[in-house]
Amino acid sequence: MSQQRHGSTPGNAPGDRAGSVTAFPDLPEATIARLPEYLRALHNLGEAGADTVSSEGLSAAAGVNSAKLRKDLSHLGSYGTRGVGYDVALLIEQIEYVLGLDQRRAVCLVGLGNLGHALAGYDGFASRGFKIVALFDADASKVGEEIQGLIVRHIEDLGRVAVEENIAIGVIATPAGAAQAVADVLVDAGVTSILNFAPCVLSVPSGVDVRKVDLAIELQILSFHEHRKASLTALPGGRSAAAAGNQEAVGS
Amino acid sequence: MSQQRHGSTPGNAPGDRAGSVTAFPDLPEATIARLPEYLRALHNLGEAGADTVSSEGLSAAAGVNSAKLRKDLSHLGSYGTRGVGYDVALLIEQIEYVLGLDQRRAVCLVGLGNLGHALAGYDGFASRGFKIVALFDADASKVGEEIQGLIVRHIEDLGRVAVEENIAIGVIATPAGAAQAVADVLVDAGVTSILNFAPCVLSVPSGVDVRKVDLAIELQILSFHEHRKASLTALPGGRSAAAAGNQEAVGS
DNA sequence: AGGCGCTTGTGAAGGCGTGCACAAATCGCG
DNA sequence: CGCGATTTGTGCACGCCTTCACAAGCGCCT
Ligand SMILES: NC(=O)c1ccc[n+]([C@@H]2O[C@H](COP(=O)([O-])OP(=O)(O)OC[C@H]3O[C@@H](n4cnc5c(N)ncnc54)[C@H](O)[C@@H]3O)[C@@H](O)[C@H]2O)c1
Ligand SMILES: NC(=O)c1ccc[n+]([C@@H]2O[C@H](COP(=O)([O-])OP(=O)(O)OC[C@H]3O[C@@H](n4cnc5c(N)ncnc54)[C@H](O)[C@@H]3O)[C@@H](O)[C@H]2O)c1
Repeated sequence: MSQQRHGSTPGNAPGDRAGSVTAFPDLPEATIARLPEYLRALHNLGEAGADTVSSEGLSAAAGVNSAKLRKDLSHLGSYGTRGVGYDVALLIEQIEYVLGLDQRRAVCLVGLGNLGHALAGYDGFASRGFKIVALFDADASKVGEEIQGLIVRHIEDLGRVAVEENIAIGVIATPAGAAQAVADVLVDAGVTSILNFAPCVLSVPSGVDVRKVDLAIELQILSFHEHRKASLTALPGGRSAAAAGNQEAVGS
Repeated sequence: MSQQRHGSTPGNAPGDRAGSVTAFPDLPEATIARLPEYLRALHNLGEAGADTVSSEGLSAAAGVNSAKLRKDLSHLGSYGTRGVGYDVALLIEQIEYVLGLDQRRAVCLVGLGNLGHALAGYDGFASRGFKIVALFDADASKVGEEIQGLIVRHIEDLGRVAVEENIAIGVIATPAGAAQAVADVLVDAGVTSILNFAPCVLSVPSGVDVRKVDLAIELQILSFHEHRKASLTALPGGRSAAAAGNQEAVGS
């Protein structure tokens, strides 16, 4: 995704000191994508009463290899105790800090159709470090509607509201044809992270991150494997099963 | 334990590709994940009136590197013409065949709450090779409800209906606590591909593919980059931007 | 026919990520 | 106080993926 010169690392001790804007250890992208999964598993374990957990236990709960887990965690410093494991509460705190979840981030949602309504009503946002602070749509008949305590505003107000509410993340749930225009509006308003549900490629200036969730793509990938599995069963003397029926994360 | 139905249409290759289509080129997983994106871009180009497209043009439309695109296509025995490019219609046909989209796959949806309703009403399924043929829920007050022309059935009927309708793919949109139980039911019914929207790890036998879509994880990854960007701007003499703000697919 | 420009397909190199295997570190107990 | 059991942190090797760079192929124009 991005990259900037690695030449000389600006002496950032991964030490600790959460206090302020210390530079970041540059974590591998693959590791970052797994941290949220570890976090979720840790919350489950914590609620179940566990004080500490071994890499073996946590990796099982998160569905990954234990060596991978240890290496991931080692990237953000040593917070484990050999012979014992990891302190659940401390590790939660650390991962939340690295992910920037210690401050609740303001999110806005654009496009309140079918999917937008579901997202607006999703409580998984609030419980995982985010708060939907504004809803926008271009359809006059939708503007003014109240959803989950928020009033749908016209997209023309996005620029002003984004600044007022300090919105950092925008979620696009409009048809594909409108998505690029919406992205442009978001970028102009200073939003630097976008989650896009519309099936299209967005073009944004550098410095803005875009992640895309495309349901049809997920299904088509599954369809490929169905196709492949079907053709294997038709083969003579085929091995009965593909060895690796593994959990596959969408991320990678 | 599972398996095989799939009666109709033995191995009919589309178009003319002569020869045994039975054996599959084993495509790199990364390539498979990109094929749907190429397919979408190709459909757009086709509707825009293009007959052929160069790797440069298609890769731009799909948001990837052109060399990567060419290598991906070469893996499936590409049909480009040097000096000209790729025939749009032919390439669509080829990719759809590889992904197994030439046969419309039957999908069932379990859990008709907030998200389930949105998914049931999504027309992106039908237009991309899938058909929702059944809806299931455990809540008696939901059973019997009609959504988009389908009646919500009780999950106890899943086993029977799955066989009747030849369902290959199941979508889970229940709370996390119920997801594993639902997955077990799906597997017992012979479903070999699962798309899971619940934030939890599913355990399934080998031979069954699971893909997971977790909205909160996507947001948390964005949050990390926000955090990192914020700490960079605080650095002395910081360059204004990271160079390549690229599109990131969730799959990844 | 021949030359020229354009585009594909691919060899090769480098980077990244994964997983093994083990040394180092810590705890509990005798 | 020392020893064994346990678990972390990591060096290393391997394989996958990406990217560059270029020869080979194709069509068009002269
Ligand atoms: N419904 C689903 O389950 C689902 C699943 C996956 C992906 N998607 C994708 O999500 C997007 C939304 O799907 P949907 O089913 O909710 O569609 P929808 O048509 O129900 O809703 C789209 C909403 O966007 C609004 N809109 C249109 N142009 C706008 C603009 N320029 N600015 C602001 N708002 C605008 C419309 O007024 C409408 O309210 C689509 O791109 C779709 O492909 C939907
Ligand atoms: N709403 C969203 O936008 C959203 C976004 C991302 C992820 N999710 C996840 O998707 C899942 C569903 O979310 P939701 O908001 O629709 O929840 P919801 O509570 O509105 O709906 C859940 C539905 O599942 C049904 N259900 C419960 N147990 C069942 C069982 N054993 N068998 C069959 N059906 C059962 C319930 O009756 C209910 O209809 C959750 O795991 C949630 O975390 C939701």
